Amino acid sequence: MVQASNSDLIPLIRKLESIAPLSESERQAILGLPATVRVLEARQDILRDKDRPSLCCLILSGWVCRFKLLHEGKRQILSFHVAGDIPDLSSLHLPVMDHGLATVTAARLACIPHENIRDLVIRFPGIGTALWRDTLVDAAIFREWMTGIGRRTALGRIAHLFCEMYLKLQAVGLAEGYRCELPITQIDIGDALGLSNVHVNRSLQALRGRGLISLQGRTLVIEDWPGSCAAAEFDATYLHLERPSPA
Amino acid sequence: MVQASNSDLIPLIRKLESIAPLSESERQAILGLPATVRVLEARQDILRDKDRPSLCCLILSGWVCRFKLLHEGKRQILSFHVAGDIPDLSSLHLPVMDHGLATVTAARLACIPHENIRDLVIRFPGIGTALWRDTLVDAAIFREWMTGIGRRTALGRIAHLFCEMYLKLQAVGLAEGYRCELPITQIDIGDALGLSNVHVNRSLQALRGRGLISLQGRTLVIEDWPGSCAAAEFDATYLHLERPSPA
DNA sequence: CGTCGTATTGAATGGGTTCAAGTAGCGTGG
DNA sequence: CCACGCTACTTGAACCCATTCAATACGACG
Repeated sequence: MVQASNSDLIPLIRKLESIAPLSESERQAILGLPATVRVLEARQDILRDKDRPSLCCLILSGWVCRFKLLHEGKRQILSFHVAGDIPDLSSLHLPVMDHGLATVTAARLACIPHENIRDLVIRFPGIGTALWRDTLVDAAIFREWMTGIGRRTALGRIAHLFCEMYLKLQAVGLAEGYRCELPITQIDIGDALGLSNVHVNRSLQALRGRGLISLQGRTLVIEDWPGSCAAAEFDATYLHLERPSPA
Repeated sequence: MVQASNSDLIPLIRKLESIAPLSESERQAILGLPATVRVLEARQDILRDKDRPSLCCLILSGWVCRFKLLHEGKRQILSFHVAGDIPDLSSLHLPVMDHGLATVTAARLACIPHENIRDLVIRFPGIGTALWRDTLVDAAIFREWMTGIGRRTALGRIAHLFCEMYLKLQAVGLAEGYRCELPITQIDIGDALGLSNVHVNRSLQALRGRGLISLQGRTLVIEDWPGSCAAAEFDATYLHLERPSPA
C-alpha cells in the first residue's frame, strides 16, 4: 500500500469523459483525491458478499469481476471491469455488498474513502451526475446480459460479450483495430454467460470456423465485425458511449 | 390527461422512505412537483426502444414492465414495476432508451418533466441521493435476475420471482400475510425468466404440488415462506430494504 | 353462444450439460 | 535439462432439462 500519485487517477478521468464532459476544475478535483494503491495477484478476493466497505476501488490496471456464488460451487459472473472502472461504486449508497468482487488478472487498485467521494460530489454536483450516469450504464449492461442469457443462443451470447468488451476497452484506449487482450478463461466466459465450459469451447470453435473471430494466445481478434454483430444481434445503444461505435 | 393532485405523489414518498429517510421539507418539495396523470389500458406501450423522453413516469397504480425485443418475436422482460416506482428514471441521465416500457395491467401514471426533477435534486441533494440509491437497487435486482436465469432451475427461478415480488409489494403496503395480487400471465413469467410458457406451467404445478405456493385466481399465496426461500435460494439482501424481511 | 386469450396436457425434439478421458502449455525444482 | 504438476483446453458420448409443436380445455366478455 503506497500513496497514489496524481497520474494514477487519469484512467478515471478518461472513463468519466467517455460518458460525460468534465470542466478543468472538476478534473483537478478528481486528481486531488486521496487514494492508496493496492497491488493484487490474479484470482484474489477484493470484497465478499455481505461486506460493508468504507471505500471504493478504482481499477488502475488489470481485470476484475463481480460475481455471485450459489449452491454446489455454481458461480455467476455479473460483470467484467477494466482500468477506469469503479466496480464497487454502488457501495457509496448501498452499505451492504450483495455480491463479491475479485481480480481476474493481477491488478492495481486505487482505494478512495467514501467520505472523500461524498465531499467531491457535494462540491461538484456535475461529478456526482457523471458517477450516477456511470452506475446507470452499469445497469444497462446488466439488462443486456440478462437478455442474452435469457434469450440468445450460446454462440450469440459469446459473440455479444466480445463485441461489448471490445468497445469498452476501445473507449478507454485499451484496444483498436478490432483487436484486444482477453485475459479470461473459458470457464470465466461460461460463468458469465450461464454456460458450461465444454459448451463455451465448442461455441468458440464454431465462431472461429465461421471466420467471425480468432484467438491468438490471449489476444482476441474480431475478424468480421459486421458478421459478429449480426450473429450477436449486437446494438451498442445500451453502452451509452459519447462517441459512436465503429461501422 | 389531468393535473395530478398532491395525494397522487404519496406512493413515491412511501417508496423513497422505504429506501432512505426523508425530512419534512423534502416531503413537501416532492408533493409540490408538477405532474400530469396518464391513464392507460393493459398492454400499452409507454416508451419504445430508442425514444428520447423529456419526462419520467411515476406509477400510481397498476403494473408496468420493461423489456427488450429480439428476432422472431422473442421478448425478455427486464423488470416489473408497481405503485411508487419510476421505471424510466434512468432517462434523466441516459437520453436514449435502450429498452421498451409498457403496461401489464391498466395503470395510472404521473408524468413529471425532467427539468423539474433536476431542479428538485439541486435544491435537495438528499432526494438526489435517494433517487440514485433507487437506481442502484434496480441494478441489484437485475444482477439477481441474471444470476437466476443463468444458474437456477426453472422452479427456483419462479419461486425466487414470487418471493421478490411479495417483498416489493409488502414494502409499499400492497401485500401482507404472504398474499398478493399477481396480475401477470404465465407467458409474462416465461419472458421474464427466460422460459417457455409451457415449462412455466409445469413448474407452477410442481410448486403447488410441493405445497410451496397456491394461486387463487389472480392472487398469489406463498403457503410456505421458508420452503419457498429454500427452493429459490432466496436471500433478500439484494433488495436493500430499510426494514428487514419476514422470518 | 361464439370468440379470443390464457391455461393445460401429451409427445417429439434439441441445445446444452455432465461425465470422462486425453492433450497442450507453462512454471518450478531437482 | 527434463520430470513433475498444475491449469486450461479439447474431444467423445450419454443424458436431461427445457423447447417446440399440436391439440384441448377453460373462462371472461361482448
